Amino acid sequence: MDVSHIFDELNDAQRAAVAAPPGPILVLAGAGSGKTRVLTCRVAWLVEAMEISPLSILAVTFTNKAAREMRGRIEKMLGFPVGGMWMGTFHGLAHRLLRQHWQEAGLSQDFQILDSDDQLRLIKRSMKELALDEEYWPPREVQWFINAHKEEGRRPDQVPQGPDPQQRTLLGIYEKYEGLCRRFGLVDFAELLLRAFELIKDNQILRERYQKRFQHVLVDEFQDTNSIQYNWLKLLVGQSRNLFAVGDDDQSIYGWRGARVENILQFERDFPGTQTFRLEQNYRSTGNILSAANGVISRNDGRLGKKLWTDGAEGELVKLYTAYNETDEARFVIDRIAAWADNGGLRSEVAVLYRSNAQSRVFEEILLDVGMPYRVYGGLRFFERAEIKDALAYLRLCSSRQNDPAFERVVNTPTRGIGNKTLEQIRAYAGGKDLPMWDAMEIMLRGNDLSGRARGSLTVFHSLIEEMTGQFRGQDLTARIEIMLELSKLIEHHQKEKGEKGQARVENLQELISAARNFEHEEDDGLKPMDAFLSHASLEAGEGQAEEWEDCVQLMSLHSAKGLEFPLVFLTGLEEGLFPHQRSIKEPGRLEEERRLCYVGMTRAMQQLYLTHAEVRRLYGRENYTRPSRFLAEVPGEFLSEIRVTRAAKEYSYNPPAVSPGMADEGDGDVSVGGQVSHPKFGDGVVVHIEGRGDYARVQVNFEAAGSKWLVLAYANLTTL
DNA sequence: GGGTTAACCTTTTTT
DNA sequence: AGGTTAACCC
Repeated sequence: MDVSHIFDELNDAQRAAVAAPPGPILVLAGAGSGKTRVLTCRVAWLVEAMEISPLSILAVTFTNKAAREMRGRIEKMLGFPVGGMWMGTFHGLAHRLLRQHWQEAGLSQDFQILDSDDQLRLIKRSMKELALDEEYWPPREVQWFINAHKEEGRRPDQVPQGPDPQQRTLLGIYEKYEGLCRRFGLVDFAELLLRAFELIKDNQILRERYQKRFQHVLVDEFQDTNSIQYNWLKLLVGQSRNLFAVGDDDQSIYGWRGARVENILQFERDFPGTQTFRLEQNYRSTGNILSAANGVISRNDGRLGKKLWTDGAEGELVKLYTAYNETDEARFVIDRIAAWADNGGLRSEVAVLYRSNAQSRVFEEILLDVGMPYRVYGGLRFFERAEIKDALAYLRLCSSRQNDPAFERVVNTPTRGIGNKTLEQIRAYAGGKDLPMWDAMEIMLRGNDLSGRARGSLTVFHSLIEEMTGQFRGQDLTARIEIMLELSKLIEHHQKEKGEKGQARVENLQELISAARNFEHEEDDGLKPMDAFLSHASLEAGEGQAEEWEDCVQLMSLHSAKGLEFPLVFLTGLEEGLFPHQRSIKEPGRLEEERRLCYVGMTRAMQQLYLTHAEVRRLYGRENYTRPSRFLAEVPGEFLSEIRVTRAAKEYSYNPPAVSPGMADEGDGDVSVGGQVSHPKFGDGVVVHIEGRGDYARVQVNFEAAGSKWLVLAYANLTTL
């Protein structure tokens, strides 16, 4: 078969990787070096040139979105659908495996997936049953402890026991939590991976079966795999050793959640004879952007050593803007985007990147103000919204009565007079008898321990769920959701709420119906459509916003920007404590990860890159003086050009009008927001707010030494600088 | 049992 | 600041 079309748009290094003879292959692919293209072409090459059946291929990606895109590209390249090819995220694939082999995996057939929110609740409950104080044992840290061990493949009895009594308590919670998961038929995210791993490890028949089936395994974003994921891959690959891993150690930014860059180094040790390819030619960014990014990343130690180059144009210098505060920063950025659009650019070609999602707010406010369309990525996703989770919990409970988290979620939502006291009774009974709360409730309804009122309310709830389940019979997924919304009165409940929030919730619930209508599950995993939908809702949290068709500016965190590219990029908030983040500054390892994050951000830019920082930033309601990020100093000066905006221009366009002339006691200028002033006692500072006019005007000044003060202008004796 | 106020706590993210 | 959760009162 003629496979030349696969190679048409590849360079020599890419071509070598794509057509490498099967075996262990490691592709170190720098930012913008055509990583996805190599992966896609490799699959096409396997199918066309090697005549490998798509059924024998397993491909793992980092997100569901990436999986969908890659499948689309491969099908376009091949010209036929490859439905039989296993392709997805580690969690998605593990889930599929566990559904097909629930018995061998020791799970109940109707097991449901526990998201991190529900996981936290269940951990709290475990702690309650162990009578542990949440003050002393913060549930979030316990959650972290449990997940970290699971991600390293350790069950409670496999955690190395030290003499540390704290550790012993944590292990006790881990054990208790596992027991509850088992009792309720629940599997958390880390458990999906761990179970799937153990299934393949311990079950020789299945292991050999899948090793035989998956002749070729491909992994994207290999630098972001954790220990259990890598071990699972190694098991699946078996003796064939046909593992094709693509990654970039410089773009490892998920160490904080268990990802191990070391897997890249380990790869060559685990698979002697690995063919390693380096993709260092960058097709994305201009020379200056690339040099600037290289300058920053070169400060990291222990890199595999890779130097990106381009034969494209030098392009413009990277631009640096020092804003007065975060509002000024946003104004500046949006001004430039407007200019870009005025010159014929698309707004969707522009990305505003930040370290943490909270930073999007200021940008949003001003974008709204000037009426520029935008889209924010990240934040609360569709299936994570409270009202959606409530609705799904009804479905879950109908599908599996033993699901306690679902029970707790809906038993009194909307309120029907079942309070904490009654619930405590049920919990205590359930805990004692090792029963799900549903069963406990049924027994208690037959007994005499409940108050009349509680009994009445619980009976209502009980028949509601039974009625719902009954009406579900013979109905399709969409109809079931309509029945559930009708009987539960969830929509009515939110309609009664005041404000726009209630309206938004109602709309979201209605949106759930269309989500169900659009949901197609084609997998032959033997799942009923509703259970498939519930799993889908857990595994794929859904986009935060509906697809936007308008030409929008893209706002997102640096983490979500990975894998994307934009002609114009603004990397904002480059300040010590914000980026690098406060909590990463002390540890060298974490700091290096922040630097990689910076590198990822910079290398998203194709034509122009702006770096911005603010001198004053409001954080947690406090005004803070900032210091420029160390990463700014790490950009080699020759690739940087500083943008200076005159103070007059800044005030004209961005700041509220200055206090009327003559109000400042001394000095040659007016006191205005953003202006530098000096006070005889407090020293130098910057005016942050002005309230009122004339004699009664009050100003807030951030003094470099004395902090923030409110002063009455007439008495303050300020000198403008 | 339900609604209202006071303390609290802030990464990054997918699954 | 803002949002959530926990204590508190009706």
